[in-house]
Amino acid sequence: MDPVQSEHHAYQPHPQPGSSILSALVRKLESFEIISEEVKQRIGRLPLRVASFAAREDLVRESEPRGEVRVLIEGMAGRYKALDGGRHAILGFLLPGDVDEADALADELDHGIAAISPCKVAMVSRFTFDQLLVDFPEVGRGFRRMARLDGAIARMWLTNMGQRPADRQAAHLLCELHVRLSAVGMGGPDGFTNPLTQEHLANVLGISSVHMNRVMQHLREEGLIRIEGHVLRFPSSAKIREYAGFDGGYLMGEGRTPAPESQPHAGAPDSRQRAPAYGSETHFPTPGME
Amino acid sequence: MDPVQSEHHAYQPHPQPGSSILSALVRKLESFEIISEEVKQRIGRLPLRVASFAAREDLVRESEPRGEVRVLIEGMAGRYKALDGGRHAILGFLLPGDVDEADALADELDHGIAAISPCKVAMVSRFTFDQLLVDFPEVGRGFRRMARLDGAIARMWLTNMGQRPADRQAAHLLCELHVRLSAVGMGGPDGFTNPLTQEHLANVLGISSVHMNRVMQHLREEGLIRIEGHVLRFPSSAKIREYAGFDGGYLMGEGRTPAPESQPHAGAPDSRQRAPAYGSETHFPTPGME
DNA sequence: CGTCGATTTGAAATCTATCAACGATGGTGG
DNA sequence: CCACCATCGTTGATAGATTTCAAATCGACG
Repeated sequence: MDPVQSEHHAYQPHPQPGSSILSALVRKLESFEIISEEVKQRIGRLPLRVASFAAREDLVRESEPRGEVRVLIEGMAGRYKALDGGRHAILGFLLPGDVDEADALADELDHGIAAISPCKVAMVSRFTFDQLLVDFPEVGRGFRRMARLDGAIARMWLTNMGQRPADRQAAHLLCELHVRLSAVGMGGPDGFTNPLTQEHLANVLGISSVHMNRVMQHLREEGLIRIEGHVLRFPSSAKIREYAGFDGGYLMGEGRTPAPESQPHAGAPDSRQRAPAYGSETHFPTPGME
Repeated sequence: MDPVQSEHHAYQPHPQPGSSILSALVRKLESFEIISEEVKQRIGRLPLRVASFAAREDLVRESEPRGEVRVLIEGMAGRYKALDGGRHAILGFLLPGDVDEADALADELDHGIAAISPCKVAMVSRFTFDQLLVDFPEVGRGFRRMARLDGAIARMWLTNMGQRPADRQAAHLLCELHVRLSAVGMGGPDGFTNPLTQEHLANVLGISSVHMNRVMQHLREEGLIRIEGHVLRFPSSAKIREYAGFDGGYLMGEGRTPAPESQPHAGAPDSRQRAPAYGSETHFPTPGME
């Protein structure tokens, strides 16, 4: 049905001329720095190639030297570290607009990145990328702030996973996903399209998937969440945030508006309007047609 | 300026001219970049003031705007985040040579820093610091690598704290501390002087202090550790590392030597010689250095 | 000596993992 | 269209890990 779903990577040389392949990246940068039209144009014209990955495929293998900078443009991916016994520990999630290593300083990652839902990735040569940073220092600042945001999220996970009951941890994680996914158009005011399996979530929290399942049931019984196919809804955003002890402040770039209780700015002014499913068609077989 | 507070801290306007107050910082930078004599001199002459903090005191309060860059020169401190109920989650440890925010981009921290053992801190004005970075790009690179190292450690904690038995987690943490403390002269080949209480350790791992205690006993019974006062020893460094699944690679700057089994280079050639205690006695102030 | 913080212990209450199964769903190929 | 397969969500039962609440012990220190 969709070109995206090819079993293996289908490299597509140059997708579209000066179009907005990297619009997700621009949007993310805009949440940190003022980005001029000139820069947008430049980014729009960056030579790049696009690769598609099926779910579970590696975007970057652990300790693989990389010749390029990779920008996720569609789908969801996860940073992971291999554990003995063939298991993986998930260290973070990448959403459209995220870069494999924001500070672009490392030649080699200390962890791998794998597609969670089918992904499209733009690959830009290191040289081209560096040139962009040289020409536009504000872009460099933006990337550094992205790196800081990653760090802030990692710290919050560390905090959240500390001594608190698993259901609060889960609630907190869901709140974070809500905010982050909403910022890229995969969520709305009262929920989001969830690409993650319970096993993914369990992995992040360091609990078993069976227990994760029970935690979800518990949250459901408490009326804190509702599940409709692949869409996860919050009957009351305020209630679950209180339950989780969630304060989205850490998800925001530093010099930006504190976002009053609802949505976190996210550059694009309000990309939500529909009722049933959020986000893109292709990726999530949203419950779609009800 | 906020006179940081009461009688405890003794401000010493300008300690010693040109001397090596910041030698710990230089040592740390040297583990990442080649640092010329010129730079060392410059750092040695940086205008700064030194503050002392008693254990438990805040070096930086959460979300307090900072006018200066702070370098830990003695003692051990912890990054923490306040939790509901007055508790704290420890997010990381700072050792001599560590900087409160290595990438120096943030005007404000998203977490606090508190002294664990009595600390001495050098405060350098933001302006002076920025000037240093402008004049010597390699120093900037060094700081960025320090920031990356912090990130790598946070990711490892996240990994380690995932689904593994608590005793392995604990062993892993102890191995990490061994390497890091050794690098600043607070440890030797088979152990280190431990400034942390079991409660600190428990906090990091997200378990109760009672359980931490039992874990320590278990490790002791297994012959993996031995406790002699404030010194924690490893009868067999290899054995506990295997038990913990510890690979110190993540603790090393990227382009440096892998340090064969014993010590992680650490710039300063050997500051240990006596048998009983590394560092020093009562409250872990490192031996008189200089 | 008395105090305070840290470590230790015991016992009961909870939480969580593990194992093993089953049902639902969606996609695939005949 | 149906049989088949794989993935995911769900459930029950049991063993094990961990927390919590006291209370006792120990050590450093004024």
